[in-house]
Amino acid sequence: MSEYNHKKIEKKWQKKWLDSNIYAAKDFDKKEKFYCLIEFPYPSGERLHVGHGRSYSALDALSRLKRMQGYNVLFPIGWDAFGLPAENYAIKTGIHPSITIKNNIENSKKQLISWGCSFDWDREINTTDPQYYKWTQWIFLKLYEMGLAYKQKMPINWCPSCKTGLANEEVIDGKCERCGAQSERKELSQWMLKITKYADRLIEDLKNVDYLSKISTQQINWIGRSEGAEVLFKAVDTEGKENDMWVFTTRPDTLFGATFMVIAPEHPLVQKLTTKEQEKNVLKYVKDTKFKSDLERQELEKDKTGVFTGSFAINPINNEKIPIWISDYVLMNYGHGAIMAVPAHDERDWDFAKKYDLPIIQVISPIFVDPINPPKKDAENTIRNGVIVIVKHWKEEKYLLDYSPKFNWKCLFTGGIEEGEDPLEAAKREIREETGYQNIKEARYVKLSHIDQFHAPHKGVNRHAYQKNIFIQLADGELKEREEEEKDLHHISWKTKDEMLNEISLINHKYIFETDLMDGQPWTDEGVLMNSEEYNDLKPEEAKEKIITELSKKKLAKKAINYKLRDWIFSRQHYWGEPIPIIHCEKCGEVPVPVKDLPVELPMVEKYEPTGTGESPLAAVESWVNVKCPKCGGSAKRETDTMPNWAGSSWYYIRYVDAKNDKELAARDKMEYWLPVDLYNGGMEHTTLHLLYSRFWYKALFDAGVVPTEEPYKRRHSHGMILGKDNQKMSKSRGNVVNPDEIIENFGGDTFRTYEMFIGPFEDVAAWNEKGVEGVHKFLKRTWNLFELPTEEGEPKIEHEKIINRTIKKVEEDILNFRFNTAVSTLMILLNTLTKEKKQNKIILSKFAIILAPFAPHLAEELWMKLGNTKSVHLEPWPKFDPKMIEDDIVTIVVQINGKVRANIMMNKNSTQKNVEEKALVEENVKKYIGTEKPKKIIYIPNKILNIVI
RNA sequence: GGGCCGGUGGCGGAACUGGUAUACGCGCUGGACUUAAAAUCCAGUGACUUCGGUCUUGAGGGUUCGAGUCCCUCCCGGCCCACCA
Repeated sequence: MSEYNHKKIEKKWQKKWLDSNIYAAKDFDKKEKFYCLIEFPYPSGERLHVGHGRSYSALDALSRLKRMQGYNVLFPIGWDAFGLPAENYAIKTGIHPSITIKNNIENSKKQLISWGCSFDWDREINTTDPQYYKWTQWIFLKLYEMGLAYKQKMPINWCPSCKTGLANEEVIDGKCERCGAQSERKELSQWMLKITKYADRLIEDLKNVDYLSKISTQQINWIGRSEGAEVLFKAVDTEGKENDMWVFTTRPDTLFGATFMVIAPEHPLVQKLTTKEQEKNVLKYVKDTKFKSDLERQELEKDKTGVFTGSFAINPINNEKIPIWISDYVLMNYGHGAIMAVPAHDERDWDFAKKYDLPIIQVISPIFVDPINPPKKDAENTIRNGVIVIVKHWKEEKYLLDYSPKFNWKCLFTGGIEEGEDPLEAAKREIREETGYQNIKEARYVKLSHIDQFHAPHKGVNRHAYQKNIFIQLADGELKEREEEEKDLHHISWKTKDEMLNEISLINHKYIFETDLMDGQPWTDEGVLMNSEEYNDLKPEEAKEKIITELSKKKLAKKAINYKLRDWIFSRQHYWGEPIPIIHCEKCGEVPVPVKDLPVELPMVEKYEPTGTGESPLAAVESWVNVKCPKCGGSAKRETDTMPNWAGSSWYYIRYVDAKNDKELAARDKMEYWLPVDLYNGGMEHTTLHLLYSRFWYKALFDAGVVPTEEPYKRRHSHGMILGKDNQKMSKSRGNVVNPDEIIENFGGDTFRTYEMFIGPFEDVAAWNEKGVEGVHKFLKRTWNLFELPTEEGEPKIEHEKIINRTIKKVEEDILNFRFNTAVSTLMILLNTLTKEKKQNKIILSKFAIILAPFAPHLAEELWMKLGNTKSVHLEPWPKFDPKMIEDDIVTIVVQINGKVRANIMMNKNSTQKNVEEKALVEENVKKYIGTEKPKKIIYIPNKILNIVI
C-alpha cells in the first residue's frame, strides 16, 4: 500500500502536460468547436486569490468534460495588466510597471499551473505588450474613423487623490472606486466614445443571446431606456424675450397637472431667467450646489431644496403661466436639465410642491374596481357622482367606522350627489341622515378624488362613479334619532386611526383614509385623465399619443427616447495605459496616427505621478510628445491622455483566436471558426461595465466589417463570491484572507479545485471553511486507497454497473448545468459504495478515473496510469452511460394512507395498479391503519406511490 | 424607494416536471486499532415521545389524495441600482 502524495504526483503531471501541450486548441479542426472564456486576471502583487480559484476550477472542469466529449475546446488565458494598481506600485517603489507586471505574471502563472488548469498557453496574451496594444490602438482609430470617438470639453468626475478623471461607473457613492477619495467636478477636454449610439442594439440583441436573466435585466436597467416626449415650454426672460425650454417627460398625459417647472442649477438659462428680486437667492443656491459634492447632492431621503427664479413659462397645453424654479434634484446630464413638475403624480415633484407651497392639480383619477361586485359585462353602464366621507370626532382622535351587515363590510360613509348639489353639502346631508350627528364644524376635500366601478345588484346596472372624497369634523355630539332603515344599514362605532386602517375592508376607502392622514399623496399608478379638458376619461397611453400629436402640430412636442447610459469617458491622465493614437497639429488639428506607425509605444519615464494639472505624466516627455504631423509634416504634439483599464479587456477574447498575428488583430478565417465565444463566465460586478463595453466594441467592429457576428458571447454565466470563514468579504484588514498557495502546499491542487467546486451552488456566495477542505482532501485520499485495493478481472457486479452508469450521467449533467457541488457529492457516493468491497473491478475503476478527471486531473491521471494505461486520461473519451443500466427492474413503491407513509413495498417495474394494491393491502402496517374501513379513493403513481384515502 | 435572489438539522447545503424532506460534506456521540494521541476504519446522529406514535422546510392561510416545491397575505436576510423626469 502506498500513500496519496499530492506533491509528487501533481508536479510530475503538470510538467508532462506542459511538455506535451495536450490542451492546445486546434484552429480549423473538424471537431465541433467550443470556446470557453473566463475573465482574465489582473496580475497584481497580491497574486490570484481563492475567488479566481472558484471560477477557474469550475470552468476548467467544464472545458475538460467538453474536450472528453469530443469538442475542439479553446480555453485561453491572459493578463489584463494596464491600470492603476501597477502604476501606484510604480509610484511607491520607482520600479517600472512593466518589470513588476512581468514578475507578477510569472508568479500568477505558476499558481494557475498548480491548480491544474488546462489552459492553452500558446495563446497567452498581455494587454501591456506593444504587440497587443498596437491592436487596441488600431481599434480606437477604427472607432475614430467611424465617428464614435470624439473629444469634448465637459465636467468630469475628478479624483483629487489619483489626480485623474473617472468614468461615472468608477464613482461609487461619490467616491473614487480605486482610492476611496471624494470625487469632484472638473471641466476638462476628454475623449469620449459614443456608446449611446448603440444603446438600443445593446438592449435589443440581448434577445439573441443566452445570458442569465439577472445579467440581461441589469444591463437593460443600466442602459435605462425610457420612452416619452420632449415638450417645449416658452419662458420669458428678464429682458422680456421668449426662450425655448425643452423638457423630457415620460408622462405627457399629465401635462395639465404641470404647475411649475424646475431646472438644474447648471442650466444655461438660469442667469437670463433670474429676476432682480431673486438674484441673491439664486446666486447663492447655484454657488452652494457647485461646492456640494456629488455625495451630498445624491444623499438619500434628503429634503428637497430650491429657489424661485422669478420668471414664468407657458404650459403649452393650456397656456397657463407657471413659475420656474431651480433645484438640484434636477440633473443637468439627463434629458435637458429641465422638467415640467407634476406634483400630483410624481413623488419628487410632490415633495417639492409641498415644501414650497406650489399648486397641486390632480389629473389622473385612480380607478377602484369593487372586487366583490365587479361591473358585469352585459349590464348597462351608468354614471353617477358621489361622495365618500371621513367623519372625525368633535374632541377625540377618533373616526366613525360604518359597518354594513347587509354587505358585511366596514367602511367610510358614502352617498350620491344630487343634481346641482355642492359635494360638501351632499356630504353633510348624508352624514346627518346616516349617522344622526347633526352639527358639523368643518367639511373639506381630501386631496384625491377617484372613480369607483361596481355592479349595483338592486338596480341591475354597472356604476361608474366619480367620487369626491370629503373630510368632516363634527362640532359636538348632538344626535338625532335615525330612521329605522338607516339604523339597520349603518352600524356605527368610534375607532382610533390604527383601528380604522386595520378594519376598513374596502381598498378604496382605506386608501382615502390613508391619503387624508398623510395630507394627500401623489398617485403614480394607473388611472384615467381628469381636469384635462377634452382628454378627460382617456387612459394615459391613449392620452399620451393624442397630446403629443396635437402639440407636435404646433411644433411644441415630439416623441423622444432618453437613456440613463452616458457616453463613455475614455481619457485617463495616467502613465500606465495605452497612449491614445492621435496627434494634434497646429495646422491640421486632430490627426490620427497612421496605422503603419502603430503601436504608439509608451516611452520610458522616471516619474509616474500624475501632474495634477489635468495632464498625464506623458506630457512631460518632450522627446515623445513633439512629433511631425503625419499630414503636413509640420510640428505637432502627441495626445498625452491614455486609455482606461477597460480598453484592453474590451476585445481580448478576439485576440486569443489568433494571438500572435502581427498583420491584423486576428485573421478573419480564424475569427469565423472560433467566434462567438460559446460560454463566458465572470463576476456580476462586470455586468454593467466590462460586459457592456465589450459588447459595444464588438458591435462597432462588426459594423466596420472586422468581426463576423453581431454579438461576442453566446452565453454569459456568473459565479458567486467567496467570503472568509467569518462570512465577511475577504480583506487584509479583517485578516480573513485565504491564501491559495497555502492550500496547495498542504492539500494540493486537486483538493483545492474540488473543494472550490464542492463549496456550494456556483452562482451563490459561499464562505470558506478549512474543515470542508479537509473533508474533500479525505475524499481524494480515500479514492486513492480504493485504487490500492486488489482488482478482479471480468464483468463487474450488476449493482456496481448501475451506480457507475448513474454517476456518469449525473456528473455529466451537473457539470453542464453548473451544478459542480452536486457532481462532487455524486462522486463521493460512488466512492462510498465501491469502498464496501474488498476487491475492485478494473472496468469500474477505469470509468471512475475518467469521470474524476475534470475535478482532480492529477490524481485521475496517476490512478489511470496505475491501471496500466500509457496514454493520458485527459485524452480519453467521456464514457457513455447505458440507459438500460440506469433503470431498475425492481422499484420501491411507497404506500401511503391519507398521505402518510405506512409501508414500502418492492415491485417489478411497471406493475399494474391491481398488483400493487394487492401487495400493499397484505402489509401488516397497512392492514392496521385501514382496519375495517373501506378505501374511498386510491391514487397510484406508477413506480412511485400508492396513496389510499380512507 | 426600485429590481433581482433567498429563508430547509448544530453548520455548508441536497431534493428532477408537486410524490419517502434533510443526499453529500462538516461537526458531534459511541466503538475498533494504539502504551497514548493523531490518522484511519466501523456504527449512530432533525425534534419531541407515555416508545404506540406525533411534529418538522421563516409565519399564517389556500389549492391538492399528497406542498420545501403552486397561489395569496405577512415577516426576515442578501445583492445590485437609486432624485433618470
